[in-house]
Formats: sequence, structure tokens, C-alpha cells
Amino acid sequence: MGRGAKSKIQDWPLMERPGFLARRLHQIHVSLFAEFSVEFGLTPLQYSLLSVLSGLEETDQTTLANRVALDRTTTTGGLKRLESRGLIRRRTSPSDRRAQTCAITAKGLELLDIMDGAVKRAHKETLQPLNVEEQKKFLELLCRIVGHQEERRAKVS
Amino acid sequence: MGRGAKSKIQDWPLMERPGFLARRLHQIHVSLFAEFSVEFGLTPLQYSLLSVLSGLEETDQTTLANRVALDRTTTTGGLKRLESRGLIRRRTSPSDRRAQTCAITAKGLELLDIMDGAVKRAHKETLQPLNVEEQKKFLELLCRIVGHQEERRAKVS
DNA sequence: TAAGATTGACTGTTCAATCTTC
DNA sequence: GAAGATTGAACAGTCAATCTTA
Repeated sequence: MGRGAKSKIQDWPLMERPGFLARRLHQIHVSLFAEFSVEFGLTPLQYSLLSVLSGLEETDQTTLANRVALDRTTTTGGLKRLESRGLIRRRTSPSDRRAQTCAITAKGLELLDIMDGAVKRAHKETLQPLNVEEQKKFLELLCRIVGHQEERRAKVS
Repeated sequence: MGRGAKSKIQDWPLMERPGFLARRLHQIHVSLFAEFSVEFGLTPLQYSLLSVLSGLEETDQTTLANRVALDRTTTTGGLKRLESRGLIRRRTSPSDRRAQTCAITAKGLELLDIMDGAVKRAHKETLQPLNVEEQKKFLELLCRIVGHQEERRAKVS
């Protein structure tokens, strides 16, 4: 039972590796999102930021980054692109001059409203190969993985 | 039943949106992969390329890109990084002077061997929040989604 | 013309370093 | 010093344009 006796990883098909499948799933959704909503010029990330902002009052960037589970740097980049299109506004926090706060604009709310149907279709289409029960089960399991790993991350950092 | 009667997307929690969860799952795996194998300096993508190459003879880049479901440009980038570390070698195809072929080197095979355990742990840890049956079910559903969407992609292009 | 690859541009992602403010 | 943000570097991913060769 020395080393070499167990199967090597190159004998493990890509389609059975969780990491590979995770990358593909993400890739597929981004592709479908683009397909359904190219004309709006928002990426899934930018859309997430905008839709979360729509449910919040003026918020500082760190809080927002945590909400969408993003690096602060990535958040800054996305917000800058949204700001340049007038979909959000940013300013220095009046209570803490280190902090930047941001809020959605009327134009941003309007775009969200217009995109609503296309975005829902993109999400739906991602799971389309499964039947309704399977979709429910899949989302439940996926949600548990993400939820637990978030706790894990919280412990580590 | 006019527009506005149905629930807006901002009332749809991120943790129930397939696209958001897909991004998070991928993010989590990349993070775990890094955690278990920083010392080897390979990313999951580079590892995929290397491990697929280990099971193939000298292969042209387009074939390899299709195998790992990657854009040709992304593949080129990854291969260049592997080549610069001497883990693979590339050359112009003798049969078609437009094509580049690549093959793994002894050094590449050796690295794969050393990394084997860490990589398996990273994949395993990604699904750790689920019990064994759930993991099996989850992978099965995930695999079906990716498989079907691949057929879809094939049809479109 | 079409196929293979590369380049450049833009976005996303993380990390380290830095700057400002607390 | 610590907490906010930004900048720069490196890698990943896609697309359009270009170059070479078939």
C-alpha cells in the first residue's frame, strides 16, 4: 500500500471534480446573464451591487462589500463603473472622513426595473436542465455549502 | 395584474439567486485551493491544464482549451505561465505551422505528484458542509447542469 | 476564405503597500 | 497603531482585431 498504489488525480475526470464544476457553473451563468442582458451593459457583479444598494439607505463601501461577499478592492472597481454611468453616487461620509458612502440614483432604480425580467430569466435558465424539485434541492445544498463556508471564513479572519 | 404587482428582484435575497451562489462557490473553492497549496504556486486553472496534459500526448492548444472548457486566450495565458516554470514545453506543430502544441515535462509530472494530496483535500473540503449522500447528490446535479449547458453551447456556436 | 494563434482592451479577483483619518 | 480606502501588480476570463498559414 505504498504511494502510487492509490489512483492518481489525472485519473479523476474533470467532470467529477467539485472545483472544476464550480468554475463551469459560474462561467455558464455569466454567459447566460450576458446573453439575456447585453443591451443593458451591466455585468452580474455590477448588477448585484446595484440591486443590493436599492434595498439600502446610503451605505459605506465596507458594509456593501461584506453584503455581496466581495473584496473591498473589487467593490471599489464595480462602484466606480456604476458611478461613471450615473447609476449610483458616492461621497465622503459626513461622520467619518475616511469612509466613502454610496447610494443608488433614480437612473439606477429605473435600470433595475427595466432589467428585472431579463435577469430573472438568466437565473432561471442556469438551472433549466433540472426539474423543479431538483432545482430546489440543488439550491438548498448550494446554499448550505456557501453558508457554512462563510462561517468558516469568519472564524479564520 | 399590471407590472409592479409581482415582487421586485431587490426582494430576492442574494443567497437564493443561482448566479450569486455560483460565484460564491467558485470563490470558496479557489480560496480553499490556495489555502492548501500556496507553497506550490499553481492556481486551480493552471493545475487543471497541467493535470489534463498529463493524460495526453503532445496536444494542440485548441484541443486542450476545449477539454478544459476555456477560452483560447485564457488557455494561452495559463500555458505561458506553466512554460516559464518549465512544467510544460510548447512548440510549433510539425504538421500545421499555425498551431502550437504542448506537452508536460518531467518536472511538471513531478509537481503533479507532489501536489496530489493537497489538491484532493481542497476539493473535498469544498463539499465538507454536506454529508456523503448529499455530496453525491450535489455533484450529480451540478454535473447535469454543466453537461446540458455544454450541449447548449455546442448548438449555439 | 477560413482556421490557429496572438495582442490589446476591459472586467473581475485577490493581495501587498500606501495614504488618510480615527 | 488601527481602520477606511485607494493604488499597483498578478492572474483569470471574454471579446474584437490582427497576423500567419492552410
